[in-house]
Parts: sequence; C-alpha cells; structure tokens
Amino acid sequence: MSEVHVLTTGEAARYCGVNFRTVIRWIERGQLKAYKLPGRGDHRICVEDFVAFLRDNAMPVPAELGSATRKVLLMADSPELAASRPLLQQAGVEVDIAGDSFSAGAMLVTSKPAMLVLDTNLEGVNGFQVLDTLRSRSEFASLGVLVIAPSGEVNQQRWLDAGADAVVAANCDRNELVGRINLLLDA
Amino acid sequence: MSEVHVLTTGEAARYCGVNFRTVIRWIERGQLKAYKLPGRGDHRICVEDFVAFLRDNAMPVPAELGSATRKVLLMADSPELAASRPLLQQAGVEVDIAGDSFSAGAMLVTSKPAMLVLDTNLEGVNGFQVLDTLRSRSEFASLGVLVIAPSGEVNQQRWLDAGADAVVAANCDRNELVGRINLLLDA
DNA sequence: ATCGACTAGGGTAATTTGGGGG
DNA sequence: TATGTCCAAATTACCCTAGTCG
Repeated sequence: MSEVHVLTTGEAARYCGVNFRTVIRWIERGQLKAYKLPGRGDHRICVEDFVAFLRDNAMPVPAELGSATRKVLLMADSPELAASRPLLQQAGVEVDIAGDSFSAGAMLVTSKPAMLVLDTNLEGVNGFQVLDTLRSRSEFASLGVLVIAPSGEVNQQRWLDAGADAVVAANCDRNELVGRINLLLDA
Repeated sequence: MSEVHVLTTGEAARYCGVNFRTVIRWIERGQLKAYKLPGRGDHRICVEDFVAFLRDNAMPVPAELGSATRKVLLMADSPELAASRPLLQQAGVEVDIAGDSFSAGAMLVTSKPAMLVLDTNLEGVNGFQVLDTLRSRSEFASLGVLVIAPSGEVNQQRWLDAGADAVVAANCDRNELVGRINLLLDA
C-alpha cells in the first residue's frame, strides 16, 4: 500500500477529496489510466498517470506528488540552455536533458516529464515534426510543450498552432525562460 | 540478489506495486508460474514467466524486463521498406514502423522490440548519432541493430564499428533483408 | 412541475490484500 | 529476506438514493 510509484483507488480518492467509487468510475470511463490486479481486479494507478489526470482536469495537485509534475525534459544541446539547468533546479524543477530527438522520444516515455522544452535550433530536429508526433499520440495529450523559437522568428503563432503551449525566443532572458516554465508547470 | 534471470517474490512485488504476500498468493493460485527452492521453499520466478503474467493481465511491463523476442522496429519511411512488412509478418515477425527518430525513440521504449532496423537513408536522421545514443544506454544493450546503408556505401565496417550488429545495402534483395532479420532475431 | 439521463455517494456481502508476530 | 498463519483493513460488485442539468 505504501509503494511510492503506485496508488490504490482509495489513496487516489483521498488525494482529491472524492469517494473511492468515483475514482473507479473515472477509470471505467477511461478518463484515468489504471491497471487491474489479477485477483479481484483491484486497481493500481501510476502516480504519473494520476497527476496527468489531475492536470487535465485542472484539479489541484497534492504537494507530495508535486515532484512528478515538476519534471521537465529539455531537448537541446546548446551550452546556454544547459546553463539554465541549475536555475531550474533551484526553483524545484527536475531537469532531464536530451541532445537529439531519438533520445528525447525515449526519455519522454521512460522518465515521464510533465513538460517538454523544445529548442527548435537543435541540429537535425524538425520542431514541427516533433509537435506533430506528440499531438497525434494520446499518451502525450497532457504533456506541456514550451518551444524555444529561433531569435529571428517573427511568427510565434505558427508554433502555437502546431501544438505548442507557449513560445519564447532563443535570445530571451534566462530568468524569463525559467519563469515561463514555472508558469506552465503550475497551470 | 541482482541476478538477471530470476526474481524473488519481493522483487516481483515491487515491480508491480503490491505486497509480496500477494505475489505468493498469485503463485499459489497458479496464476503466476514459479518454482520452489529446496529448504524453506522460497519462490523463484523466471523473468519470462513474470513478463508473460504481466502481459496476460494487461499490467505494465517494466522497461528493463520487456523486449518481445520476435518483434522489430522498422525505422524508415520509404515505401519499398514498408513493403517488406507483410513478408516479415509471414515469417512470424511482428513489425512496428517509426517514420522519424523521435517516434522511434518513443516506440523503442513502449513497444520494446528485440531489434531495430535502421534505414540510414531516412530523411533528417543521423544513423551514427542513433547508434551512439543506443549504445550509450544500458537499457538498449541487448537490442539488435540492422543498418540499411545507402546503396553506394562502400565501407560497411563503419556501421559495425559504430555499434550495428549487421549491415545491408539499401538496394539489396527483399528476401535477403528478411533473412538477415531472422538470423539476428534467432541469434 | 415532471421527466430522463447522468453523476456522486451510501450500504452490504464477499473476497482480496496487507500487516504483525512466530 | 522469505515463508505460513491469522486477522484486520481495503476493495470490488451490486443495488439503491439524492442531486444536477436541460
């Protein structure tokens, strides 16, 4: 019962102040992802899935589970961006870094961040393609995406249309970047 | 305790978020195959049996235990390669296709193939970078990799040095391709 | 005001799951 | 650390009631 990674229906229910039957109904309706144990069919819910559900429905996320929401995958290889890592960590954000789209795809699944920061200046990466792939897969529906657009980029709307949740310019202030990330994590 | 092939009840329990007694009950009910050690009768569970159990019950399979033995991920988008899919399926090979390196990375983790077929002619993909990323991560250590090199490519050794297990030319016979894949799957 | 569909929650019995001490 | 046993707690399925919304 006290595993860190998995929740029972009762625990999930207590976390968001509803009756455990309601949690079961969320699962049955397919709104909350869970799996069943072979015995009586008890449900188990991965914390990441639970947090994604809470975020999807704009429900408050309990502080104990917060670390799952405050994890970011930084898809970039520029030294300047890597330099914002300590700043983010100071702000209580866990940061993983992927230097190419291949490892980004893998890490997105293994480490389940709440958010992807996508540097479109990254060599050999087509940002639109990444956004396309992301938005066409339901398992990434709840993933927040912050796009770092080329400094000269005029039309940021294109990125939002492609599925980004926010856009900043590559030459923007480092504190602004951290601020925007925090904002999206709290949203 | 960290043998790769067998699990104790406690380890199995941690993998799927239950108490170890529950695992013992699954074994006693015959739902999970296991054997007993002489002496006190400790249970040991073969990883394949555990994974089969997890699959049977639609429970999540931990990344480090997964990998279906006759499944390949085809990383390509050329119609000719997609055409070899039915041929492979006839040969009893399950085939997933990823058209870009981002989804390839994601699918490598989610669908856990035993093998990656990497078409280095694929637009926007640096084959060496992919191999590099793969070989630097322990979770992909056992993944077989077949590289499809450009037709004009002379030096196939480069790919082997970079971590490929085998190389074929892009213009090679389709049956040869299937043969090589089968060979690697059986290896 | 009533109807119908839907949602949340209560009660109960049966069974699984988990904890403590040997 | 794992087992077997006993017991308490948690969970499920089923049926029911109350509330909401159009």
